[in-house]
Amino acid sequence: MSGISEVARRAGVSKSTASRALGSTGYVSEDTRERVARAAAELGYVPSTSAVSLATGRTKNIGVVMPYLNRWFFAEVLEGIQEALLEHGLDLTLYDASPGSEGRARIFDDYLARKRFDGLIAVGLEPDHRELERLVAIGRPIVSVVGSGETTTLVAIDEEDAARRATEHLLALGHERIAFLGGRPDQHWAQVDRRRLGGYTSAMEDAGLGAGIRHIHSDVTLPGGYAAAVNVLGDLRERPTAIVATCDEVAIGAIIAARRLGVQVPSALSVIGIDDHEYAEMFSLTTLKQDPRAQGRAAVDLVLAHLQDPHRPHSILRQRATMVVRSSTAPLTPDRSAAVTDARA
Amino acid sequence: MSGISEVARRAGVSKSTASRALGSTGYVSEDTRERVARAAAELGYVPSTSAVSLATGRTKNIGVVMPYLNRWFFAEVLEGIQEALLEHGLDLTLYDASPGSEGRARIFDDYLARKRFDGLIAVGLEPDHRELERLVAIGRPIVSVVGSGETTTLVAIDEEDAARRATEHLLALGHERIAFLGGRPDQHWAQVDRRRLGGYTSAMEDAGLGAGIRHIHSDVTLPGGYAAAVNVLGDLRERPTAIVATCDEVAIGAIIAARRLGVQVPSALSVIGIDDHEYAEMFSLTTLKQDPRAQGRAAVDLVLAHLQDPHRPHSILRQRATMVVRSSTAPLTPDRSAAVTDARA
DNA sequence: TTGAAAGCGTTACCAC
DNA sequence: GTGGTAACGCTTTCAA
Repeated sequence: MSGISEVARRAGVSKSTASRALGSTGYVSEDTRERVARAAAELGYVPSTSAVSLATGRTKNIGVVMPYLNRWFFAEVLEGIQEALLEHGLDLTLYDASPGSEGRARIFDDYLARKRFDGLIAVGLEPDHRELERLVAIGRPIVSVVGSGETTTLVAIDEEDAARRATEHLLALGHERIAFLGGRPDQHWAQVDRRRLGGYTSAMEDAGLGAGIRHIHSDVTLPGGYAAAVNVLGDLRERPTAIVATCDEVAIGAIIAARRLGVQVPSALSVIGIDDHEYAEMFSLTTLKQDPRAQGRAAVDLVLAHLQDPHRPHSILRQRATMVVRSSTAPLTPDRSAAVTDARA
Repeated sequence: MSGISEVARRAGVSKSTASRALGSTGYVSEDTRERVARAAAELGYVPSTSAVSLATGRTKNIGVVMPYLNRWFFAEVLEGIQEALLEHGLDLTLYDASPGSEGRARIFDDYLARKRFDGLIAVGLEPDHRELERLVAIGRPIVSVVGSGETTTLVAIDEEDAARRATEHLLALGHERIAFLGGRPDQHWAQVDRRRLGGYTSAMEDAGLGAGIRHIHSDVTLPGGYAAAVNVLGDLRERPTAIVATCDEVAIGAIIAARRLGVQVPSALSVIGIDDHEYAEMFSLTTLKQDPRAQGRAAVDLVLAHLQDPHRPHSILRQRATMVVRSSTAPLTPDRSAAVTDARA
């Protein structure tokens, strides 16, 4: 006696007519449509989502799985997704699958299997083999943001390219002792950081500096970059003249470390990052900018496209990072390189 | 022919028995329970959430509304909530209601009204009158994290008390020229920051320093704190000897600004924050620690309690921040205060 | 253009 | 203990 039937009664029509009038499908005379709409408004009618889902098979909800919430990139992507979903009238169910956490297994085994969503967006998930299987088994459209796009539709930047260009920027400024900062070859070493390291590596090799390749391990966080940089910058002999950081958080950590140690940026040390983090400007950080918010929005468009056309083939939307030159990078001055050389002698 | 009836058939029982066997309620012989369970497992049966919701009126889902995702406090609370919900087998639907955004109105008017959740957690929402009305109209348990607890159950720290103690810490160290940094008296000035300012103010007044009260406006972000501090610290005459920041992000911004300007922390400037942000340690920041993750978990417990006992009265769970002394605060040295005095003369 | 009725997949009441 | 059946609130044929 509640819900749509009440609306129907008030409008003097049948349930089915009311449903048609309220929905966008089916013929209804303009007159009845209006009457039903008015009745619905007067009653403050809100359809029961579970009833709708049950009847239509659509949940009007998109699931989002991500391993972190408290990192800039992820939060930005999430906001982009949220914004876009809001415009489409869709809800967002969030699954926080920290790598290696106990909850992560439950998410893949139980939560996602419930299919409480029409489609799924996986942000920087980097699922292992088993997890990927589960994901696919759900049988709903999946779009990944960041990662490899063999199995799902993907939106990301070209990580290799970004790191390569960052490195080339420093090379062009005359630097040779360039180190890559961030990531650590262990089980949690993210593919993103591996790819970026790869971009750096090949740029170095192409410049004939293969012997000077140096990967400084660090957690991929601001304090992680700080700690690693403090360590490295303290030793004058080993100090690079420039650093390519795997992301802006790490880069900023390095800048803060340099300042603390009295190492001038950029005159004694150039630092470049990838992201264009919200703090980048404040630290005058030169960086390769990506737009995670836009990536989130794009991901939404893609799931919706897959929803509309189930046979749509997987696609890869790879954006190119754009260079933003601020003043954390500068040409290598002869005397400085000399100074370093002297110190080594 | 799919779903539970298939399980039932395979187990050789009726739908209703299968349902009972799978659920926790109702009598079923141990034998049948096992058979049904096995059948379900073999079939990989996963109940349809919409059907369950429709039949039971429970969504097994909790809604979370917050104005920001990309700030430390909010992300932490969200992770805490997520963790706790995961343990209870509940899903989380996220609503990002940025203050003043266009989407925010839609969230209150359309999205929340759908009642896609059994209960709601509002984090730092600070709803206006109209919004609060909507919230209450939903007719579902609501728990607020941060804010005032007149209308809903609340979990928060005592903001006034935290700021007061922060201020008293500086007073005890001999400081008198103490400024409060953060927040701005405009429409977006959060109540939290207002309360903290209040705590600072009363501490100052109680110390007989009412005339020295000074609120430096700033965005409540790290760059905001930085920008405001650069401004203030540049002027030696006006420079305070100590700063109470409305939160750690702002405090850290101030510390970075001080370093840039060559103002030694803590010898020339003491800074204290509120939060115990993940960067606090790296900046040796003295602060009043709160545990947003635990607040998130507590909020979940409270919604669940309300769900179980609809007549449970509103409650206020106000935790006390605990002081973490690091080395961003130090006693005011006589010569420094003299120096400042000289400069003013 | 409208209405009756059959689902959608569960749960829950009520007999047996 | 177990099985039929109504009910949850909506959409969607199919006739009229």
